[in-house]
Amino acid sequence: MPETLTVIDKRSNRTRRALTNALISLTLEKSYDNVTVRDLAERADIGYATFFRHFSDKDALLADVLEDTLSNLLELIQPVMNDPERTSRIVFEYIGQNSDVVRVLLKTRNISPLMPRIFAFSSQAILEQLQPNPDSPIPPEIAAHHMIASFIELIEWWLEHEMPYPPERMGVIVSSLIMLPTRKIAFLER
Amino acid sequence: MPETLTVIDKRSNRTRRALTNALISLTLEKSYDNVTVRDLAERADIGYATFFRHFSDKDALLADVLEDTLSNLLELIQPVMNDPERTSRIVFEYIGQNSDVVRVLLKTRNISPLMPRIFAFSSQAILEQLQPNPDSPIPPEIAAHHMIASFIELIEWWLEHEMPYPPERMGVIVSSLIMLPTRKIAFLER
DNA sequence: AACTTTTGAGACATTGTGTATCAAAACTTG
DNA sequence: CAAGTTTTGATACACAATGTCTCAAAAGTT
Repeated sequence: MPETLTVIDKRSNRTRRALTNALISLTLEKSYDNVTVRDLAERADIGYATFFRHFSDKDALLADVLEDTLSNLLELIQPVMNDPERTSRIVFEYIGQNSDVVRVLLKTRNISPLMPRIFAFSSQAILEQLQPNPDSPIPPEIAAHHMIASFIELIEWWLEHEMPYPPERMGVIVSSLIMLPTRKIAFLER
Repeated sequence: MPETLTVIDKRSNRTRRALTNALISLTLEKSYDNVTVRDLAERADIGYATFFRHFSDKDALLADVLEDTLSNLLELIQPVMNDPERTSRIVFEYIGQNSDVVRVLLKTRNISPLMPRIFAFSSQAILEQLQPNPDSPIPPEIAAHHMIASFIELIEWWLEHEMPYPPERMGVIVSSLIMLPTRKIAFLER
């Protein structure tokens, strides 16, 4: 009795897994732009033409890899989204365990269409939960954008510096440096 | 009596100016990666081979354009660097007047090696001027990085939203949302 | 064991890069 | 303005990468 409804050929799985790993390792070794499909095929130990049987081009492979990671993370934080400090600690934990893919995500932030989606989604979540302060000099749109962008920049700093502090500490830093001050100046306390 | 020591051929100047404009307009129309040297030559109305008489490749042209802009801005803020609010207002004014180049700079932030230099330079300037608070939960390195990164993210937001607020207002926002809270939590008041 | 699907290998047209050449045009200098 | 210098456009070239196609062999499924 199979556990999945559509059983996929072992060979397909192997190829896709190998290509995922090849993309990540090659993108960390040199710039994403300089990674060619031939590089990927060689590193994944598959034929060149086989690549195109799975992905229309390099960007499609990238999108596939990143979306997969993102949706896993999203599932993880969905239940605790109303607790900012806990959320950011879980995010840092997840990133610590999947640092290579996240490095790729940040390295390709201008290429992949994922970042705008992350911003739109998170911004909406923030503006739904917090009440803007009409007397603040800071437009709520800017405040929300600032929270997300600064959070991401801190993640980038953390990865670039070989994760010198544990996830809990980073959670505290995000809270005290970004979330609390921004809430205080741009939103109403409840 | 010529005003410059090395007089440069009119034709060279014309070519370089045309290529600069071509790079900016094409990079704003599509992704930088998809701009080819052939595109640039056509848009600049020069021969294809002529491109390589001025720049070794596309990236060299980009670097030339961005470094030029950056050094102009640097000259402008150098005298007022010790006044954060005034500095950020001048930066926003300059960006407003040169928004196309800055858009290109931000669009290529992962490609061009300029961003790391901007961070290193600004970070050093901040850490020289402010006294870290040893009792703060925020490492000064992180605080300085946060100030610069958030500032840049705000510039990006401003440009992406067609500059909805004037430079003075953006100066106030940077101050109250980023600089003052970060100073308060991570550095000693003087 | 019979079948279906995926694979590797190779050929192919197309697009882009960067170099080289040479006569014509544009510029600088006296 | 005339002589000399430099830049330019056009074209050809070798090379590398993309994405498509084909076909027999290998690996997987039922």
